[in-house]
Amino acid sequence: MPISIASWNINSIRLRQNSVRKFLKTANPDILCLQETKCIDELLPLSVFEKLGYQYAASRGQKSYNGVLTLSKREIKKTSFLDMCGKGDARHVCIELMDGLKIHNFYIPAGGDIPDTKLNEKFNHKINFIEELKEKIFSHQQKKTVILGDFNIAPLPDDVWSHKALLNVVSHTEQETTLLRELMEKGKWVDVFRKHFPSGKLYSWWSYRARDWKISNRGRRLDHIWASPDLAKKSKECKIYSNIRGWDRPSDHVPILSVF
DNA sequence: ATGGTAGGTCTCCTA
Repeated sequence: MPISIASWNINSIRLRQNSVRKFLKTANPDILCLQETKCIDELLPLSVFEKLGYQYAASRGQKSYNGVLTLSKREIKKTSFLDMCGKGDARHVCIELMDGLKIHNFYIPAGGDIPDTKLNEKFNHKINFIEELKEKIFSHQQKKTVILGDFNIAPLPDDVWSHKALLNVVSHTEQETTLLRELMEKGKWVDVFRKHFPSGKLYSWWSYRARDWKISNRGRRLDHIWASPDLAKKSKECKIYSNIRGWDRPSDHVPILSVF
C-alpha cells in the first residue's frame, strides 16, 4: 500500500490553519510534517485536522519560535524527540508507524546573516546541529527511515536562482553544502526529489521581501525529503506545490510531497 | 550595494 508524505514550513500554524486544511483536502497526504508552528502543544488546533481524518499527531511545540508537528492518518506506534545541541529548542519530532516506518521531522536552524561561525553564534549553531546529526544521530546506515523538513540549506547549484550570487549567502555557502553532502553520504541517504528530477531549477521557498515572488522568482530549495536506500527504491512520485506560494497570506515555504 | 516583508511578541527577536 503506497504512503504519501508531505513537509511544509507553515510559519505559524494558528494563523494558517485554514491553509493547512485546504492543502490536506487537495493533496490528501497520509502524513504531513509541519515546521515553525510557533505554538505550544496545548494551543494547537488539532481538532480541525482530526475532522479531516488526521486522528494521530506528534508535536514538540514552543512559544513564539520553532515548533514541529506531524499529523498522521495512520496509527503512530511511538514518538520520540531529539534535543539537538542541548538547547531545548523544539526542532525535531520522530514518529514510528505500526509497520516500522520511521519519519524524522526536522527544523534545522536558519543560521542568521553572516556565514562565519566565529562572528555569528546562529551560524555556529546551524553548523553544530548538522555536525551532531552526522556524528551522533545518523552516523550509521538505517532502514525504513525518512528524514525530512526545513533544512535551511539549498545544496545544489540548481537549488538556487543564482549559484554565483548566493555562494556567500547563508543557506548556500560551501561550508553548509559540503557538510550536508557529508551527512547524506555517511548514511547513504537519497534525496528523492533529485532522484526524480536530477537537473533543472527546483525551489520550495521564496522570500517575503520580493515585490512579486513569481515575477522575480528568486527561489531556493530549502525543504527536503530524504529516504534510506531500501525505501528510496520504492519512491514513486515527488511534487512541489509552488502555486500555494500565491495563496492569500502565504507562508514563505510551500509544501513538498513524496509517494513511496 | 542596498533594503526590502512577515509573525509572534519579553514594542524586539526571529526568519
